[in-house]
Amino acid sequence: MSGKREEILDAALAIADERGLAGVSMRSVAQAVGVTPMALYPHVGDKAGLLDAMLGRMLGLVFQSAPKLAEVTDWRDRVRLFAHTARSLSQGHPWVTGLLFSRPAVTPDAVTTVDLLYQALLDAGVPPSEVPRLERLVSTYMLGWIASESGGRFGPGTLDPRGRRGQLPDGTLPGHDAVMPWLAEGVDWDAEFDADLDDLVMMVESLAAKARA
Amino acid sequence: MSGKREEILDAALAIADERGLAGVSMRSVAQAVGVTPMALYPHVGDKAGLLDAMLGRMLGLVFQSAPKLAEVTDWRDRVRLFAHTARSLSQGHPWVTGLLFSRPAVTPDAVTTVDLLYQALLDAGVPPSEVPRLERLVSTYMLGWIASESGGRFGPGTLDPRGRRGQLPDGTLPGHDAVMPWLAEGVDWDAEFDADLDDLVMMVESLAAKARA
DNA sequence: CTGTATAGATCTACAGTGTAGAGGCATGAG
DNA sequence: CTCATGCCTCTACACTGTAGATCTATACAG
Repeated sequence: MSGKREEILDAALAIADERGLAGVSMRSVAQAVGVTPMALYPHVGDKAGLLDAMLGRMLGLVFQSAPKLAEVTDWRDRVRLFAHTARSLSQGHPWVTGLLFSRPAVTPDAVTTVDLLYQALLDAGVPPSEVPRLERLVSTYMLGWIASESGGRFGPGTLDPRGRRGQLPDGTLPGHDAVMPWLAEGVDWDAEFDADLDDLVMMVESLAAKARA
Repeated sequence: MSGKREEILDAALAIADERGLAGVSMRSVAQAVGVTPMALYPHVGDKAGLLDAMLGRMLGLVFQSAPKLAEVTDWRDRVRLFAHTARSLSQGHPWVTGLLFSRPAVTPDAVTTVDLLYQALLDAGVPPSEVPRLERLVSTYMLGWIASESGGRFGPGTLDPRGRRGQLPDGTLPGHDAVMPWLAEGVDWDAEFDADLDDLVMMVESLAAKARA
């Protein structure tokens, strides 16, 4: 009955994947479906509605990995697997970045993924009163990372020390001077993401330990 | 000489503040300056260039608090003050959110603020090889928070437990069930931000301690 | 089979967008 | 006076989202 809606979303996702979010217009989507632009409105409501639905679809994809996630017994590995799933999904569909922070995630799928993190934190021994806040902390970091990575904040400009420092007189950036050798090295982003996750896991463990005492 | 450029940016920021990012068009900015749209191009290059310049201005404002920041001796308080400065700035100009993740921050001002965090982490005793990564971790969290807060991800829809759970059968959200009392309470976002910062500070301290051993 | 209701698609039109390209105009130099 | 230079304006184009009216094909009642 609403197969048409799915068809529209399929087309929109395909366009976003190959031409970016900017390529998603009512006209382009309509043409891909083989219909006039105005025919989309009864199905998705609005351009904003279309974008919301696209985001919902992506969150649904994360959610589909939930059964696999639930099987992982160690909460640390569960968090890590969840993070990697989300990251690799956003790498395949970089445009989600532009939608992630704009609307609260209220679809049933999104709630389910939040619940997975709740459970992981509870398994870790975090007191329930702290779980919602920590879930937001962890997921905010993950979203921030994902957005930075596919959005370009981690782009070359941020890294090249020569480019950054050339515009300022010497000695004004003592911090940069001190870490210069490691700035020049180049970054293994996969390793960095893992290291960050390890640190966050450690942080959660500390909080759980503190709560036990 | 490039006073015109500043005038244009002033106008663009004013429009963004009162009408949002969507209200910033070449035409609207030009009209505010009292000039035709095409006259902006020599000064800002592009619409993208205009937006970049606007983001640069905002980062410059954070930077202007650097002298004050440098005076704070305890690195923990320095990080906290920095975070609060950035947060309150974004609360006054919510539109920066839409720009934060899109382009690497390469303006001299941005580099200077990064350097402040480098120094704080070095003062904390973090090994220099880990400093760039940790700076990215901390600033990614901060950016994520800021973007979530002014972008609407922390909006009402995400919180109301009734709304979230009504769409799913009972028992499928064990995590939510466990933390329900605290979900229903409502969130003090100021306190949550502070608590998050405390946790991150603690994490940095742990890493520094581990490095010393 | 006919008449009609209904839901969906279509067509047209409007106000808005970024910006290419050509022309105008006032200033300062030779 | 002539010319060049730099900034500005004007026009035009292809595009955007979508309001409003119209058309059409299907389903059902008589």
